[in-house]
Amino acid sequence: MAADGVVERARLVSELGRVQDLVRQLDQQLQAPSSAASAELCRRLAHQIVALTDRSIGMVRACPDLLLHSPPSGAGSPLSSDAASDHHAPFSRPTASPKKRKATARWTSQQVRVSAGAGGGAEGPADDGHSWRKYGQKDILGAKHPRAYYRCTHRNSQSCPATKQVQRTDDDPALFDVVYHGEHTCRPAAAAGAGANAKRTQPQHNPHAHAALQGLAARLTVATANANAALPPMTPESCPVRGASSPWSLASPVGSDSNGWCNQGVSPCPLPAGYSDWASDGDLQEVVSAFAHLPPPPPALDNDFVTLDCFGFDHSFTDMDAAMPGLFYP
DNA sequence: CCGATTTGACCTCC
DNA sequence: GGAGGTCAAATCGG
Repeated sequence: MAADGVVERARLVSELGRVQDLVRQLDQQLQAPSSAASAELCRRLAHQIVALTDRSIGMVRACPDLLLHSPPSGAGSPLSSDAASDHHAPFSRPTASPKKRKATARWTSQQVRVSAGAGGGAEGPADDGHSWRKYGQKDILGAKHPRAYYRCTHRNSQSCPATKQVQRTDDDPALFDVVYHGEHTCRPAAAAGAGANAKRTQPQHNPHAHAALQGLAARLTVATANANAALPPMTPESCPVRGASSPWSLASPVGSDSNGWCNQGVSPCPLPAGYSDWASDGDLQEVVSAFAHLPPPPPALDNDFVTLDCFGFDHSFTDMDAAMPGLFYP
């Protein structure tokens, strides 16, 4: 599936972003008054730059399609099969032309690709922690499957503006492209309480995993529909989580400050260009719920390792901050 | 009975 | 006019 290529491309961009930041660091050091310490730092920076560029080159050599605009061997879904019309969309709308209303929508919208629910997923993607009410369904031109329209159950009672669109992908019926519009203003407690009749379940298969994943999700990045992101959203399908020895090896940073560095979380990482910030909670919970059944992380893994490893960061780099204090904490 | 779903019609935008 | 998005009446189900 193209997800591997998608992930690889995201990693490549991430690598290049780090190279760029290292070069900036190096440039700053070169402009500063020279000293033995700064010379050593410059040498280390140069070494890291070389190592990172080598690895980036290796990634491109291993997968030349990474340099193509569109993902290699398109996913074939309505959101990807037409992606040639929008090379910047990780998975674009099925329309060749930009969508009308939502293109001018004042709401934020975010796209995620989620796997089907644990029950086989014939009816829809995994529960995202919110209760939704279906209000429409529409056959979409060029798509095999209709698009379903949902709004928050508490739209009337709490004037919650959140809506979402769910469409099964063409290539993999177990995958759904979910587009969220607006943010939930309904209170979670009310949502849980009033949801006695609502079709929703709280993803608590593994409380530890879920809690940890909430934190993970807060740092994951997703391509927003209005961000012209060149990178795909990190999703359960596109992430190598299922093939990895540990699902915790794939955090992607977010919560960046204006410099593109994490200002929260356990380990600062440069934010890959093209990613933008998450909205809070509910927008991520499709991804979170998809992960929630996974086992808790090995206790031996420390969080710095986890976050760095998500970018395929060399483990030997974990001592970088000690070697170069200030490098990751400008 | 109440809330959710279905589905055809209508609205809006290009 | 065509396509996506929304409305609302009819229907279903607990």
